[in-house]
Amino acid sequence: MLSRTFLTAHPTPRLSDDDRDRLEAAIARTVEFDARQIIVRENEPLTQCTLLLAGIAYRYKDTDEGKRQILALHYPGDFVDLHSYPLKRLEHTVCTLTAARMAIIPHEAVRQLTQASTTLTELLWKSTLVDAAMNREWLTSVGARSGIARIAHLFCETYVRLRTIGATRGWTFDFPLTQIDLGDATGLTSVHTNRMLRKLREIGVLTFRNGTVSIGDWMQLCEIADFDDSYLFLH
Amino acid sequence: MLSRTFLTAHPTPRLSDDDRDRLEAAIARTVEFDARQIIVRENEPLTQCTLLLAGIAYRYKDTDEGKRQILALHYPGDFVDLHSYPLKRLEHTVCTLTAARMAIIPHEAVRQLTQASTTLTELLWKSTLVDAAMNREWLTSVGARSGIARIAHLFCETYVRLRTIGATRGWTFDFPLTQIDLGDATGLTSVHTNRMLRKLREIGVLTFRNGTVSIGDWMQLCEIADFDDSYLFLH
DNA sequence: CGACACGTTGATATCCCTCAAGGGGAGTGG
DNA sequence: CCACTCCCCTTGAGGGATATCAACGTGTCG
Repeated sequence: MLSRTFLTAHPTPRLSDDDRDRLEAAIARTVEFDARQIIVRENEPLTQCTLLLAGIAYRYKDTDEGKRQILALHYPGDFVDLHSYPLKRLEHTVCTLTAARMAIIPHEAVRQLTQASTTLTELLWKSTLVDAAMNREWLTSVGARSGIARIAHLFCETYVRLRTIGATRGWTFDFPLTQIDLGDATGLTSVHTNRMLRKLREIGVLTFRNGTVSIGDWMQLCEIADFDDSYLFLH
Repeated sequence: MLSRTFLTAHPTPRLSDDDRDRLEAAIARTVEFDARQIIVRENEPLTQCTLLLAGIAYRYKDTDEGKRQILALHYPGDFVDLHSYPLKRLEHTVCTLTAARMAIIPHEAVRQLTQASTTLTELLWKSTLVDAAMNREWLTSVGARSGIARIAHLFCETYVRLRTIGATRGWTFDFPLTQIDLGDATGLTSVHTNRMLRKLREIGVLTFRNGTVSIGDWMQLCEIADFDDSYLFLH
């Protein structure tokens, strides 16, 4: 059941057994990638989608002035580019952060899924829209929150998403981003990211060291972050 | 043909005559709204979608600290909340900017459209994903571009979108946002927005006065903005 | 005519960036 | 096994972009 983690991360609408089988059957093959490898290039014509089975991936965009904006982070169970099915190309790049295993689903198979089941269509469509809701939450963070709130918010989101798929151990989880990555995701420099991390550590709310996060005070972290998980559409 | 402007803004995939009729028939009724009126409240359960026929609408989110982030602007032909069909609620607010006319399409009718036609499904799905692509471009703007570039970028996007639906007159178009709105969309204060507008005016690139935009030098405006319209998926 | 919202500008403050330097860990090659 | 390199983390100092505060002008609407 390669699609099991996807269904964990997206419990509604609930699929019938037949639909689960259809989804599973749509997977053409699996592929392994090294860390920091490009999966999908900006604007290249696409004919398949990619479901992340293991590892972490991210999507980003570069600007004229050489700045990089990380648009999304992906954990096991996420489609990294299901939106390529209706769009036929992506306007950004998709990349692995760590070594990763991916399931490949041809666009043609997605089309057959949508023809076979309205519920499947809704589930797949919804998963692309939860992704968009995260884009908007990040936009709100970067546009309207302070540096420390942005960093705190990213950790809150990551904790909730990873817990959903069982990738946390108590208040601790692996999060192998560099401080440069964190900065590129939050619109801060790595230097300022470093200072915000120190602040969070000093007040005992969270420590981030060697790719491991340890949350000391979840309530206060949420407060600093202005975090409310309703945009993740888990309930 | 209430759906005509929608099809102009979303030319691909191209619908058959039957599908056009189906889409048109899905419209239950039309509604008029005053300016600055809330259309959809955050997290309220939804059973219908709203297609903007005339006027301008926007979507926004408020933060703890009382800041407002405008997430999207909508012009005639845009669904303002088609994503409510798979999501069942929205994590943000939808509001009119000007007086507006909307077409109402019940979720049940959308479901029937998706059952009736794969092409219609793709088109509707795609339109929600183009919306998401704009969310990501705004995220990139706010996270990685300077104040003047963000303002310039918003004008570039608006010009292209309005031209597509025939709402420009040469290099001029109506854009009845306040400078506070512009700031809320770009993550700037209205004071700083004002100074950026003055700068654009002084170098002869663009003037914005009394809700009317006049572009003086499109090429330079795009350069300042780091603008490339491929994320709008018009071609 | 008064109230109010928006636009404009100046002065000052602050958050965050840039530049710089040094330390530590991991990988590599001699 | 050690030296070397490279990348990342960390911290300090200074600067710049943008925010904040304040005041006044202008247009609109009841």
